Amino acid sequence: MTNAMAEDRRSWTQNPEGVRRDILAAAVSEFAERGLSGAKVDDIAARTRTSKRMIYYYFGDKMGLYTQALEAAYHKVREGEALLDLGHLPPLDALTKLVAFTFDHHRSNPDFIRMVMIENIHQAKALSASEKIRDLNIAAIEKLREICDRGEQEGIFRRGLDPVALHWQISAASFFNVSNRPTFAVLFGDEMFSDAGQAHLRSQTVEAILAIAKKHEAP
Amino acid sequence: MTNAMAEDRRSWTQNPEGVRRDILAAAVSEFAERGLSGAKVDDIAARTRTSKRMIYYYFGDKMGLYTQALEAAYHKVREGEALLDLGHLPPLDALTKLVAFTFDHHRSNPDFIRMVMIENIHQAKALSASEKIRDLNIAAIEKLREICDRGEQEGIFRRGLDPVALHWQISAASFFNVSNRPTFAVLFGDEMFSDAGQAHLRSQTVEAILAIAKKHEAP
DNA sequence: GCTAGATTGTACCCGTCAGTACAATCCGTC
DNA sequence: GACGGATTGTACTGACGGGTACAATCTAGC
Repeated sequence: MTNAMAEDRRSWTQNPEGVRRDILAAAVSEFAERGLSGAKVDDIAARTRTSKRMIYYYFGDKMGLYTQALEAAYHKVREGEALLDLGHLPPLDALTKLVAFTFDHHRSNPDFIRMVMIENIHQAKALSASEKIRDLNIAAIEKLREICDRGEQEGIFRRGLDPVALHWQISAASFFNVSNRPTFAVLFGDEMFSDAGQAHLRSQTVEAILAIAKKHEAP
Repeated sequence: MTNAMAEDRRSWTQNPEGVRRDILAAAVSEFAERGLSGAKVDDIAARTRTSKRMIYYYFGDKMGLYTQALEAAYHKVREGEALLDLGHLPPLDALTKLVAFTFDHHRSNPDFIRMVMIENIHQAKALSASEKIRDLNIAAIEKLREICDRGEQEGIFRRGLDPVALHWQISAASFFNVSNRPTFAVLFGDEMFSDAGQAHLRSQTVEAILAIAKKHEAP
């Protein structure tokens, strides 16, 4: 709504930034849905208010479009994550909230997940070329490191926790939950993906992560 | 070695089963490497001791080849898993061993992982069509269920453990570790994928799973 | 109101790639 | 040693799809 208004501020016939965004949005959907070689430039164009000609004008070639679509997808989710403020919570609550949030956030951004899957199929070639994205992710780790540090100082987290390894564990569950839903549902039924099933998996994941972070109870 | 001998049992020039296996192996590599539309039938043929003509003769079309390649990949890994005998171990040891094994097994079968990734990109369409594969997976769950039951009876596992949810958690870590290695390494460095890093992640995963399974210590 | 540069539409080119026609060859069996 | 079905090689086709040529139109600034 507000976006549409902002996009129309210039003229009706020429609006470069609006066109770029329009194309990028279409590209993310199409690439996420069909993969790099599965996506057709003509199909992306068809999802657009403009034409194939414009895609080549603004993005050079298919690879250029793909790279920018990937950046756009990353940018969107990391932006959403940045809104989460955990600094004021005690470490245990902060970690709990972070895990639950990540689980839900991934779940509500399937296009992003699929872009990352595709990027992994292609050995992260496009990602390597974009240092923009790396910065966004360093920030995510720093947030986690800060929680770990506070937890250690308060004596409730074990010493020497590795925030990267912890992030790996959180991502694994949250990512797999979306990325492998199709095959998992076919093989084991879709109960796990009902509301109740998801709630269970989320709390199970929170529990697993907390167990890694917490200091062992004395035997 | 033994395979090559068996394959040559018929004649040198005609050997249908050998040709089929040869094609399937090439197809798994190529599909795993490049995805469904990324893989080219001509390239698969080039990896083969025979010709493109034979692919169409034995498999009908590209989709038929893909489906059978997927089945072959599943068959190979589940076969490897079936060798693991846990019935004689106490539940805690059995679960520990199962998790560690799964972690390593996935890691040493990257082609399988990539086939599953690709299948997920395509909404598991080929997988749904093959009931062969479903059976293989039910067996995996049954093995886990048996461990859970014994653990509950002995009073060391919590009651009402869901083997499917547990399997989900084990798979998530083991799968993600391989599937997302490229992007994860680009974003966070590849220390996690060194021998030391992998050992750490494996034991961290074992710990997380055990924490889910074990009965809570009385407060 | 004209010029320069930025944007856009139409129509096309040309390589790639799934799939095939057709004929040849093999091999077990009689 | 000839028949018939199973297997294989060669050479092609036809559509699809990434990318472009060329000209038209827009917009800002003078």
